[in-house]
Amino acid sequence: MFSGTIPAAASPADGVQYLELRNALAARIAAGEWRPGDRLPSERALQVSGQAARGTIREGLAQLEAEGLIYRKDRSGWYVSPAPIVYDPTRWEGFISYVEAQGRAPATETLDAMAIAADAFLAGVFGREAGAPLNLIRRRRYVDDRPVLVEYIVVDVALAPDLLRFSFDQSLTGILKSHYGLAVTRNKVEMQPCALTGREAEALGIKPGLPGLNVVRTSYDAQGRVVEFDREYWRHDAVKISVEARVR
Amino acid sequence: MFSGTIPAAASPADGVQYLELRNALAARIAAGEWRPGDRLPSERALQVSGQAARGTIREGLAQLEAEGLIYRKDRSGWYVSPAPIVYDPTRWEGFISYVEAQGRAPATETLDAMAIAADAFLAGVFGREAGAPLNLIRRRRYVDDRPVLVEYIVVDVALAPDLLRFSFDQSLTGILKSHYGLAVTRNKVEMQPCALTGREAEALGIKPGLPGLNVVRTSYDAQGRVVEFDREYWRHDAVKISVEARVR
DNA sequence: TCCCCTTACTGGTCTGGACCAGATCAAGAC
DNA sequence: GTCTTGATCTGGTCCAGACCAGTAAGGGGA
Repeated sequence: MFSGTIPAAASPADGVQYLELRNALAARIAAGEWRPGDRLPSERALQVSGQAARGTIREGLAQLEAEGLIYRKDRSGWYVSPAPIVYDPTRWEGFISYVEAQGRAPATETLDAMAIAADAFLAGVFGREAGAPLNLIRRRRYVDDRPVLVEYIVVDVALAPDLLRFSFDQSLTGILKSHYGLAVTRNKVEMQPCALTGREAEALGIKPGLPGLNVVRTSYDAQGRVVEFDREYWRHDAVKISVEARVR
Repeated sequence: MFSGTIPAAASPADGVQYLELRNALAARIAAGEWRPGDRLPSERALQVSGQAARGTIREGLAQLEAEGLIYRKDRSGWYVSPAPIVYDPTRWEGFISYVEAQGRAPATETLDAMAIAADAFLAGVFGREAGAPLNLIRRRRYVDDRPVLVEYIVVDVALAPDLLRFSFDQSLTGILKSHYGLAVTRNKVEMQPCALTGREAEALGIKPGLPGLNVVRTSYDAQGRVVEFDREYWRHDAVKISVEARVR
């Protein structure tokens, strides 16, 4: 009646067609009929083999997508999701070493890097006046050639002058540490399921409205200064949160 | 071009009807036309005012649901979601004090409490042999009369003999501390978006397959013993994760 | 006043079509 | 060999219906 294993038990289906399709496909994926990255049969092919209307087929597929078992590539097909990256926000040593330690291939691409002026919100975050000069970097990060997140990083120009001369396709944490002597000693992280829309959906190449995970991290150094303010939008099926910490 | 505010910008809609409906409803919710807990107009009423097929209306509503702005009560209607509870897994003092501190009304209901034998997985968690006696407690927890999570708690009988004589409609942490001298000093927490199905969906009174958040927590005392193993299934729109911790 | 039963209403599921835009790939042109 | 072109396949969106099961509210009876 209670299993300790991580994935929840499949639903009973109760004669609901789309849940039966969901269970059938989930079973075939679990049996290894398709491997991570493989494409499922097309919706119309599933229609023929399953004897259901296409809308019903799509309901079942959307179900599996919400569970993170499969994902879609626009107008290309449905694919089996790779295993998620395990993410410990209290242990952040940087995306690259993190992903590599899990035997996956990370990559980073800088989309934008520019100077901005602090709005009211960012002024509050950095403890500066509105209009203070900041740097904004927008990056896209990949695991095994699949884009998994876009992030907006804001850094205080006063702590890292002339930051924009660097390339950000590598570790930003490394740049801040080696060139500016900025070391993170404390993180504040907030996470919330969200929908990926607009620019984020576009940057990840997904249909607007798909679920995602919004991670907002504020990093402080030993003097309590804000070293980095970072907002990340993850594909919801690409990440699993794991936290280990002492109780306070 | 970059706002620090927490919710992501709405999608541009691009002439897509269901996204336009989503934006229109989101704007009316943001404007306060409906308050948290209020019921939206019925799908058929929206159909008349919006001149679209019911399937299109439902697509737009499902969109808002995925974003956590609204939720559904089976065959009753669509309702505006209340603000989520902020949850810090490293700071867990117990659900009740936690929710009250945020000005909300918590409640707990025990669904089951029974003796079980450890399977292979649980034996590994507790560092005992398979078949070792454990206690399993299943509870449902509410915020402002709305069920927000179901949880399965496993406690080692060796650490807390005769635990089942207590009522669990109050703080379990308190019982373990005051009657057995068990204090949690370290937590390990894993979180992953999931779909709520079967028993979990039933216990929360929601449609099977809706998104949720699966939280698995292992609590240790100062001697490194497993005090509590806890698996929670949250409504995805009822919780927001916030972690604050030193970097290690 | 209270309870029960009827009834209208609500979302849940499903059908079987339609047209579109982008992805894909093979055949042909250079 | 490389590039272009076109046909085909894919999912994305939308329509207009249908029937079902559970909710909720109102009316009638005790």
